[in-house]
Amino acid sequence: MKKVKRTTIYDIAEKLGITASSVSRALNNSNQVNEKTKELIIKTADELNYKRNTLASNLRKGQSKTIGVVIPRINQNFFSNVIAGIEEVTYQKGYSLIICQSDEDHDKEIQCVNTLINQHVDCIVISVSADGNDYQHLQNVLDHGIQLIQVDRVAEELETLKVINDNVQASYEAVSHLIEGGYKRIALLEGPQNLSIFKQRKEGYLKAFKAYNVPVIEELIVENAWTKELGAEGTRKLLSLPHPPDAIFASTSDFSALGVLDVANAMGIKVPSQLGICGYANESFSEITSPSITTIDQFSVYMGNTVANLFFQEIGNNDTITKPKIISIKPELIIRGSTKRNG
Amino acid sequence: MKKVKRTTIYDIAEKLGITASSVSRALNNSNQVNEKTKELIIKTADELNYKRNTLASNLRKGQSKTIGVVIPRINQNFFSNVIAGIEEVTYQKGYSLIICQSDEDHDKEIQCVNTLINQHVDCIVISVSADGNDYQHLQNVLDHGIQLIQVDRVAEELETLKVINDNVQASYEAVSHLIEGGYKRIALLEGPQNLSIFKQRKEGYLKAFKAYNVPVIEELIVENAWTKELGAEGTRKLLSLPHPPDAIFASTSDFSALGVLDVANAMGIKVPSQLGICGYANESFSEITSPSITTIDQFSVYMGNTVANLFFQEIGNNDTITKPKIISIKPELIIRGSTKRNG
DNA sequence: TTTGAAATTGCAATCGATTGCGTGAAATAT
DNA sequence: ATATTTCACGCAATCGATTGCAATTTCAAA
Repeated sequence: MKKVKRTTIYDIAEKLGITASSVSRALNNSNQVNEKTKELIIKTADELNYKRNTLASNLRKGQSKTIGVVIPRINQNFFSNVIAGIEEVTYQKGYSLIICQSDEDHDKEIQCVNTLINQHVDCIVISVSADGNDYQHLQNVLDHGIQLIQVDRVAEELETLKVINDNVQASYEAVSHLIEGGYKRIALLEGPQNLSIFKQRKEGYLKAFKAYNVPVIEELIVENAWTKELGAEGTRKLLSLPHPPDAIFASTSDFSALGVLDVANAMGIKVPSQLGICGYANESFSEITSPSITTIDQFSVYMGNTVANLFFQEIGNNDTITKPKIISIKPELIIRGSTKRNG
Repeated sequence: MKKVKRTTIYDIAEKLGITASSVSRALNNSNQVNEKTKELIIKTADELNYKRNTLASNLRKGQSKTIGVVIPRINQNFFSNVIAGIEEVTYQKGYSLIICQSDEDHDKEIQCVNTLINQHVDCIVISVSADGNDYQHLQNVLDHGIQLIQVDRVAEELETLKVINDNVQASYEAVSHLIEGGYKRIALLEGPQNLSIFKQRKEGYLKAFKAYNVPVIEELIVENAWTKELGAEGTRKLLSLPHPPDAIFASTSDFSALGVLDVANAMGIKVPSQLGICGYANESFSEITSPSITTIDQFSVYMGNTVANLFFQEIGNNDTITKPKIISIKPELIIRGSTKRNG
């Protein structure tokens, strides 16, 4: 299994009594080689089971045709969809993907980024982890001349390409929907506010209140409730208030919303009549709970596509000044059983 | 953004008036360098924001510290869990992962594998796609001296390292459970039989019938029902038989089982009293349907861990003869509402 | 002070592919 | 038949890091 000598262009050259230059040119389909020699070279390459050494090629060319992706968790629906979306596009262009997960750990994120810089990737796509708000490592990416694209969870202060959701609008629509459905006391389960996405979702929540001229009730805003467990915990607290809410917007995720639903079911509170529930992210399970959960679809695969297309568009574009470009994708409110009062 | 000259060991060497050799040695923490020079070198490297060029390093060393993974779909729970499991282990060892998805397309799978060979990865981990049963490309991996580890969906005839589930046993237990629960006419939704995993699951199904001395009813076996839609379709057919089944084992996936459940609900057939349902894979949604679905947990993350550990164990092991090693992980039957007749 | 071993450092080749430049040969034009 | 392109291919440097071997320095023992 060890030390198998792989055939190189030199082996091919030697066999045919020519130079490696010609072999290289032939295999790159250069027109500086005679058609017949080219055919011959390609044929022998095939016979010898030649595989180009991408390392050598990339080293020489100073590019890697590789894109690095850093996301908090690979096995989380939203992120694996984004990756799939990126892959769809990059694969066709002959680019490879190197995937790293930061485990929501800022230090690991820094390490991942450094590894990718070492690998000389052509672009780094990142969705920042929830802890830490020091972005020196991202600045570093730019300093190394590597394209940086932030997706979904972005460090706003950094001027880079970004592909985001219009979180404010989505939240606004979700809460408006609740208000229009007649819910009066709408609680918010919010995520870590150092992540802009969660800040924006809160902003949308507040905006809806203002638009409908409804006063905000501070005690109905629960911090840091972004897992199923924390969502459940927050819900228990909310429902034991003297004036409990009649709807809960789990702005962090459907997992959180699922926690809400569980607690409601356990306490015998009827959804949606006594309690409306709205989640975020359109996880696959949200349509099969009972009742199914109203949520927001982020078009995650499409976001991935967009990221990849943005990259190819930018490298095609030889401007020295790359203007920071932000692509905002409008999410869609998906209304389901958990908020259909008069369904 | 373009053409940023990155600092190399030569830059560091020049600045300090020494050779690149020493710089390289220092940065690799060799003890062939004076402690003080080493410190100085490391300090300057840091100041100049030096990042090793992994391409050059790997080219020289003839290894890449990279593992390639080819799976049918990134955004499918089982696979993204396997990847996460692999990543957990490889990350610690300083290895990177290159991920490709074959989209269940045999040709794309071949291309993916070739790309990875070009990249000089140290190991390829693959779960073969559902179409095609020509495995020349995998043999090719071995011929190039690259470690090959097959996971879950394996080409049995190839003698490589394998990490699999004991599908026969799992199926056997699932069907036994149904039989013991008093179900008499147990249908099987089976997957493409060119994939050994599905063959094995069928085998376990048949084995249980034999063990309990129950005759197999051919008309209750439905081919190719491995998506939610196909599962639903198969179920409609089954339930419209003169003698419909009283239980369905969706051996392909929980998605398929979900299709069964949907149809049952739509037809007003009560689960589990009139119809028992058992799925496969323990997808996250399977515990939140109503009733929750009995299924089989494959310990997917752990399978990923196992794959990675197997790799490191094998490369540590300098035997020229690497014996094909197969690690079979015993899945666990998770009994839930959909089969609890007297619950 | 001399000698020998050990510790440092430098030299130069190497990994495999790419590419600018140059040269002879063939093809075309004059 | 000669001049001028064009074509095909070779030469050699290059990308950046590593490493065997040689050269030099250091230091201690004799």
